[in-house]
Amino acid sequence: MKISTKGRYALRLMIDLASRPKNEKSSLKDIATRQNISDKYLEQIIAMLNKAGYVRSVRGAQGGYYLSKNPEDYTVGMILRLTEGSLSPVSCIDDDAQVCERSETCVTSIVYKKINDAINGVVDGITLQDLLNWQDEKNGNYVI
Amino acid sequence: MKISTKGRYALRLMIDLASRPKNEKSSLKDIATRQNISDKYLEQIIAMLNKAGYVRSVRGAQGGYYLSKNPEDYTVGMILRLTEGSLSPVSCIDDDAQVCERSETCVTSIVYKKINDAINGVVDGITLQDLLNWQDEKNGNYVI
DNA sequence: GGAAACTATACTATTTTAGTAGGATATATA
DNA sequence: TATATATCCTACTAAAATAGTATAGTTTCC
Repeated sequence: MKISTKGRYALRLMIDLASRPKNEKSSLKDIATRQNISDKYLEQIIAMLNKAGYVRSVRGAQGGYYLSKNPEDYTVGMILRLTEGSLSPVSCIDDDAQVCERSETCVTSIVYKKINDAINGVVDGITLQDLLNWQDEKNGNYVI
Repeated sequence: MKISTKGRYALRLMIDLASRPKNEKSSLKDIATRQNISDKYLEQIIAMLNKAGYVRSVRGAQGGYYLSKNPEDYTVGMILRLTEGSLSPVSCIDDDAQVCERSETCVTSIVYKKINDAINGVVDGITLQDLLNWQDEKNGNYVI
């Protein structure tokens, strides 16, 4: 029942980029250094975010990555779901799940659906901008 | 971010026992047959429930297991937490977690705490009796 | 031209998951 | 008291997931 490093690093990566001035490029190496994460591993993670269009990349020297949209346009749910896959506690309640032969009588699925809704309710209600605001609060820069 | 078979089977096992007449013993073999789960694997799972005092066991011929308390005294959270361990999405927010060096500035932990609270809110609010009621509803035996 | 940076694919060690296997111990019943 | 039927206990294992490494290639700025 754990979120893997893939999702957790992706979230930190996106917060890192969101903390930068708009459209400023960050090289992967710099992000990896700031976040203290292996750059070769981050490479795989940012590739997913890039393919999904969440970040833009510029190749070559002085290249790097930047957010394609504003921080308020990304929810935590978008980022975790992209990198982790479905956040549902069991695969049988996913939309693309094959029909389970126990579905007629199964009541545990009701529990799992409630858990799923609760998780999605949280992660879809938090944007990168919220995280930036919390970061400011932690640093003592209180926002109104 | 998935609940493993251990927790899922434990839940089905407890529902199975709760569906039986009070204090009636069920042999592991019978439970395994009814639930269509490997009995040798269920053995390991029910051993945890037994050690925790959630079920009582009677050894020898005609022995078996039964619930030590009433269905309304077991929450889904108790059962899942016992068999799965902590349901938190990251280990760093657990009570027994060692202090993380990023905790000063980390804002993702706020997200994870909210997810954790949401999950616990669901699983601690559902008892085995609720599941029995839902089962009756599914079977067309509507309860008032 | 060369260095910096992204892209792509393959490989690997470790851990977790989902069981199996085999025997020891206890007890109801014949 | 013999025996069948249970629980109890420990060890083992195949497969998958996790968390990265490694290597080679492509693009572009200077």
